[in-house]
Amino acid sequence: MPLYLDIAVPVPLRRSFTYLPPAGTDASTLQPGIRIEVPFGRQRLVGILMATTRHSKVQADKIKPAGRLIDHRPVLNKTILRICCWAADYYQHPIGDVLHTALPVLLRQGESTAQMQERLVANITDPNQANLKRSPRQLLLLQSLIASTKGFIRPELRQKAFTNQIIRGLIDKGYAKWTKTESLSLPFDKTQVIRGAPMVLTAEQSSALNAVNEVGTHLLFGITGSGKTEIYLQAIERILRQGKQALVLVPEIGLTPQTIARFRSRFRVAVYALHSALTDRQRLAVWRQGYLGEAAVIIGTRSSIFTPMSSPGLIVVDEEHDVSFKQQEGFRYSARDLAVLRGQIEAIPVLLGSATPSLESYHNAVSGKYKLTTLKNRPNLAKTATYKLIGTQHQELQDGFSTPLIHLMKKHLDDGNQILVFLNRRGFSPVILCRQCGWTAECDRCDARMTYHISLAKVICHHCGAQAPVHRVCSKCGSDQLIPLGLGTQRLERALNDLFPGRRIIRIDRDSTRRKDAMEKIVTNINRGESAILVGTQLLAKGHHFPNVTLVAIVDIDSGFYSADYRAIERMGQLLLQVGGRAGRESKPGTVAIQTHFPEQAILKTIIDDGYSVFAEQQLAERLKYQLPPFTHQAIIRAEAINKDLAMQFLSELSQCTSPLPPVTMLGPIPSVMEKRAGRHRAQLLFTSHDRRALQSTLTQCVRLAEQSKMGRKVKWSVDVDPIDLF
DNA sequence: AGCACGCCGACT
DNA sequence: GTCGGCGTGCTC
Repeated sequence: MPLYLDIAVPVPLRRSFTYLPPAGTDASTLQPGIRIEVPFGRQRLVGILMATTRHSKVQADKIKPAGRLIDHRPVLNKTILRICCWAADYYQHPIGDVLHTALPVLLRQGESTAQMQERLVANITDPNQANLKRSPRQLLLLQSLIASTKGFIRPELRQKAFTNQIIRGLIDKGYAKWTKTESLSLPFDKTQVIRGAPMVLTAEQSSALNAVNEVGTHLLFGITGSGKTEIYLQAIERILRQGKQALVLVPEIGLTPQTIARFRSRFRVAVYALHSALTDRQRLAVWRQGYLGEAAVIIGTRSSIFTPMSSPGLIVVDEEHDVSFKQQEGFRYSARDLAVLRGQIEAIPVLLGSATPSLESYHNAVSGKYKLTTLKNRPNLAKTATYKLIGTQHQELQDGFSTPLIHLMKKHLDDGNQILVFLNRRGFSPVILCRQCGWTAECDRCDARMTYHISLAKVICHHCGAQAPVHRVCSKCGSDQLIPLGLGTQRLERALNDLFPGRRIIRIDRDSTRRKDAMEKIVTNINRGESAILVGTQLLAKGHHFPNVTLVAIVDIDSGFYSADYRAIERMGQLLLQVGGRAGRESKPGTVAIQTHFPEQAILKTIIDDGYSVFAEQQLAERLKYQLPPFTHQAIIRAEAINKDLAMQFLSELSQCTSPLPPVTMLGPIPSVMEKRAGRHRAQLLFTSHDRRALQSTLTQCVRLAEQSKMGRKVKWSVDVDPIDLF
């Protein structure tokens, strides 16, 4: 009976392909997860062996023999392969593309997993044969090379102070040469795990640490300042002592040099970070350290969940509520959810940590699916931030600032402290209006107004990036009565300059931190400590801690109440508590001042007075009442097209051909909330169900139709399972 | 996706 | 007469 290979190829097709083993293949080398070169149409691609089978439904004359086997050992181990297959199915995404995402770029391109190392070796065995009387340094190098037998790698040469010139000289004379050898690596040394002493834990922390050791998923729900990171560090330490590895996932914005430094200063063993500044080669190197077990700890963002570990011990997902764990395009996976799955497959603990857990995770913890560990206290009896609501209903605002807030800011500044002013909108003003004719600057490519950026004298569309110059007069009626309406961080910056002349004002948003390392420089500068006003967006609310800030002012919290998205309230609650945690230190407790038109609003009061758990319980009760996630499951099929009605037509066709399996309901198609964006007209079809299985089969049916649809070729469509926003 | 095949408009 | 536009079909 013939043996067939079931191979996934990197094409957007929701199936795998059948090949014959290349001639003369030993069946034992055909391990699932290895890469194989395959002919595919007119191309040659790097495929992944999924399985070997004895039967194939494909017509025998269509089946071609596969090409070269690239790997001896699978690049995708059983665990990662299982996660990928599960995810391809669950997220309705082509398997080839999923497997692609799971590998570093160079491995996708067929590079060897072996890391080659250049070594300088001697070309002759006797230094006396060399004519180097007039080159003493070259002679010394030659002697060292001969003595070393295996030669030296570049860092060793540098360390021994042999310059490139010396090396060149020796090579040119034919006495030495570069050779490429595979660099070998060994598992890290589990007897030498930490540097220095771990912090002494409180009783509460100790019991949390003991709890999270167990296999299973844990929600570590700890208020800001309760020492979650110390729990991670000590949980990791225990794992490392057993010779097992740890994977730490952090939000996109949280992977700062400080985070990495904190881990490196604790552990003596290899800590690797997968951050955006790495080259493809460096990424491959880190991947390889995980694969071979040389890395003890790997820290990275979303995509790091696919990094292999030869001896897995623990996965930590820090700030598990952060939306950056969900990929927002293409293969829309949730790294947090895949982490939970990975923990189950590898039978290791998964630690989801947050001061403001997502309602999904909180619900899973309360319902017993995850184990809940709570940290309610701050060690050192550090004080909690004090929250103050400032009602702005009957107030005259000065560029967004109420008189009580201005007084409060002045007081904190006069005490020599720093203050942080938070507004989640960059630019100067979100609207520019002609008072004469009512014209506003709008984006041609989006259904949105353009934001005025005063420093550039331009309006910029925050949805597609389009820019246009702003002139002194209205481009429609010629009037000079153009006025900026609404607030952005640039406007606050200017207002603060007027309100507090001579004070140092530092704006932190995507515009001011665009340059590489700009954020790091600003943060270091701020934490030197002189009195200053920091004004910024969401960027300020995440990742960084500012010990000298004693007042956080939230200029406008109300936008959270107006949003059409039911998750807006959840995010508002998270933001409110997260910003409170950014400020202050033991000796200088922080104050959070919140301006709102609704100071009597029950939700605000709950968050402030009763804390996140009460808020979360209430929100979950609402979600239950209205049958929203996590009490029901959602999936969206989105479509976009340049042609105005095409996206809607395509989804209509789909919805007409799809028969949702009970209890699945299908809503739409409806045009997206911002119908036009970046020149494309968008629409969506929403599926809701209590039953994941039924949702899954309905989606499979619908996706199959979409793939066969002729219109489907003209529109760009995608599937989003467990969407985190409905737009 | 990437590539070929095929059928219609403006060009050396 | 051809070059090339993108609609359509297929990839084991």
